Amino acid sequence: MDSQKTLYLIDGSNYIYRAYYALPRLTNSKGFPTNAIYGFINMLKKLIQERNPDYLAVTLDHKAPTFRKELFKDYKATRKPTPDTLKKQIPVIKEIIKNYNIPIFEMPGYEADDLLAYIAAKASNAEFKTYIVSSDKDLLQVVTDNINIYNPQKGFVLDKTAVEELYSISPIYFPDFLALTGDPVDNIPGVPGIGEKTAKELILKFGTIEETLKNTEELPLKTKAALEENSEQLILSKQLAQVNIDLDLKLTWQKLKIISPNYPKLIEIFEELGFSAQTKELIKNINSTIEVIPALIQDSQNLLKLIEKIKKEKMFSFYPQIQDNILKGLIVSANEQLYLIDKTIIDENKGDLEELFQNPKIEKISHGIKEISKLLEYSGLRIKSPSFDIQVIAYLLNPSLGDYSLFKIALNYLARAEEIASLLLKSDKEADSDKKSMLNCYVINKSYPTLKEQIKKINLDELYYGIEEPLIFILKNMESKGIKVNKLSLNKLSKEYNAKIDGLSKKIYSTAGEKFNLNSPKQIREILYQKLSLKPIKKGKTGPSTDEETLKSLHQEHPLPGLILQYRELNKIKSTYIEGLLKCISKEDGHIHPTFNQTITQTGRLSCRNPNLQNIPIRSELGKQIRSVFIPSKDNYIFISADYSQIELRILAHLSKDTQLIKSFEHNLDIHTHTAATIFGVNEKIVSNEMRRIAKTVNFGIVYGISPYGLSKQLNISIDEASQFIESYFKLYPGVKRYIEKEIIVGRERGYTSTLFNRIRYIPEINSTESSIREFGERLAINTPIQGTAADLIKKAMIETNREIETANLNAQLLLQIHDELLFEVDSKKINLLKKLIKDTMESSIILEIPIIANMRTGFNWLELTEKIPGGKPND
DNA sequence: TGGGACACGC
DNA sequence: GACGTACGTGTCCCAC
Repeated sequence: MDSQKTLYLIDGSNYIYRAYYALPRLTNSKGFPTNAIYGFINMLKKLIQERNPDYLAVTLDHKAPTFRKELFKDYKATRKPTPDTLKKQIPVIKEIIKNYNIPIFEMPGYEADDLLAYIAAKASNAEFKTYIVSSDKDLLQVVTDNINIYNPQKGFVLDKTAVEELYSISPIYFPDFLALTGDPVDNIPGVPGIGEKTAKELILKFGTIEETLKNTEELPLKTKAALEENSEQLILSKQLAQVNIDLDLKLTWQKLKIISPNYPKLIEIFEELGFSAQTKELIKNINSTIEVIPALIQDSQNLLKLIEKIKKEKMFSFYPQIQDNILKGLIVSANEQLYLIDKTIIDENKGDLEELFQNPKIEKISHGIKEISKLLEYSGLRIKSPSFDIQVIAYLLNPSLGDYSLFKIALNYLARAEEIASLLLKSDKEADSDKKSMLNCYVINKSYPTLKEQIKKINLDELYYGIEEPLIFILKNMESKGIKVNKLSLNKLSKEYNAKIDGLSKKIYSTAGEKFNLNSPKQIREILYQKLSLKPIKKGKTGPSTDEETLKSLHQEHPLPGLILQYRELNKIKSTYIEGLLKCISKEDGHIHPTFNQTITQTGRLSCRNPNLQNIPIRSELGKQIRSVFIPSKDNYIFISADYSQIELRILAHLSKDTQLIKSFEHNLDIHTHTAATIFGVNEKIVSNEMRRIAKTVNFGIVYGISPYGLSKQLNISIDEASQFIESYFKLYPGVKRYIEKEIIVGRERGYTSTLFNRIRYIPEINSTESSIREFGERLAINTPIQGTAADLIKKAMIETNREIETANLNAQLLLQIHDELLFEVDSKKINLLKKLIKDTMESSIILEIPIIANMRTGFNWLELTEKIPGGKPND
């Protein structure tokens, strides 16, 4: 019967154990074991793919003791207990099966085998062709004309004929067979002295053991005696080996029919587990009925009509079509309809399009506008505010997600999310990139209403429209402009460093007595601790550490650690800075064009990469020389740098309203010296460098959410001493203590912290039951408002200085932002005017209870800007 | 390919 | 008994 429906019954417990022992001890990033889960999913998928069942169910052993255990206390007694790392995974596996919409059967007192046999028997009556998916030979007993065993590992089916051929007995006698021979796996005793051969002979002759026992006279004496002496045990063994289908279970076949999974929930589980490949594969298999078909705009007349329509709507979504990094067309969406505008039409109507993209009354909606804007500018189209960048918006809504791709946004915010996500994934592989652009535009347009509503609800509009949105265009300009570097001097430095490192390496090899890889901490470890038997002062995960702190302390013992430190400094400068920067110099203009990312950090800071110009050395004399290669782009230009003085401590003063801290800043005191004087109980005039250094560490520590342990490590003092410093600090600044306590309580209640400009960051850690995680959350609750407000402030200052420069029509350009510092290059004729303009603007970007100060410096390369201001205060 | 160790900045 | 200062990026090694 071809039309016979197939039913596959998975022996779930068997699957789980196989998966667990077949795979290495995989864990996700949080350390949760995942090997059984991973293996189970793969086996399940493989089964569905290869066997294409019509109906499917999973059975599991129930954790309650079975009737077999009650019959015989040693049943399965030889089994090892289930490992903890497996136990933990079982609930997750069950959750996954449920969300695949596959029914799970388990019953107290019964094993998976019993349920399998029961369901299979019922299915037989309902005329299913049933396959029990298991590699357990105990199940061979249930094989009939309609019930087969499918071995998932070997991929073969055992039907009735196959079983008879293999074992030369009928499947129904398997319990008798096992009862006679015993089964060490389940610890079924059997009859001593009777092996496979005799058992088969007996079954062929008499059938069941009951019949056999009735006819023992016909047997050889030895066999007869063995059977009679162990008859009770034999009957017990059969009871243990035989499946028990005497149970009450209602079955609705409809529920076993294969249907599509619960995608949202399954995706959520996979994401939680870190199974991103599984998520993608799952989503890819979703069929979508959504059609994305654009109207083609092939003549100017239609384009003008569209533009009129957009002007009425006051908004439109757009996404470029790109080929070989060049604009090929534009997808536009207005009021649900998609339009495809060809490049030739764009070129013919530049003026009208430009007016549209710059119209201050029209909101331009897209995803990643900074990059798109750069691309459109190549084709002469400039975008101006207001814009609605759903990438930036999604970041503001939750800066901890880490992925703001359209795929993720679609999954998180759209109706029919899985269908759309599936289309997006499939379009990735298509050669037709046009389709991808259309889909992107479709997703952007669909996301808009939800995201717009959400930022309003969480009060993020002002932060977006006031700061992040205008910043997009400023960052775009900074990146496009880049910063000029002196390639010749970098090349010269490169040669010098090669020679230095060469010499130093030789010296190290001769000191160590052998050659080794100086970049390998592992090999350094072997040389220092094994060959030279130096005593390690601390150890990391993989063994004793070789970091700077350790090497410094080993310096007295042996010359090698010092040499390695020297090597590390030189090699860092060479590989990261000299060679790294050289690789990034543009062939077109000799500038370096870094990328400023607006959607990375959890606190609202920018990040910078390719290359990272926010971590160019400044502290060491040697490293700082790198700064000299950064120069203004024209001869008559000069750098101006402006850095906010003590910005985080000033913000702390404002947020905490601590009277003493506020007073210190109002009187423009040196905050570290002042703190030192008070906590050491001396006059400010006699504060030593050492005392100031300690006070400075304490001041910074407070901002980071300090603990006595952390401070003690930082200052290399005892925990008691550190506690005393903190205590004296809080005595001096009691408002700060109150503020910290309040922030923690508020953070705990709301589950998030926020900055002065309403930027938010969720901190689920703060409510963890694990103390170290909870304390980490508490530190975030203290640090994020401070660091985040500083980030908000300097972003605002970037916008305002830029606006002032434009209004005054001055030749000046912002090049870099380094968290509390802005670097401009300006026409040297206007230097004093600009210095004042920038300083005034930065200092008035926010009005707090304490003055905000920006320190100004000028120079013809970046190094010159690091020089101390003569007669000025310390740079920190 | 990805995590760890290390080092640079604020 | 471990772990304990926030936020990043780049380079290299090494195991998978």
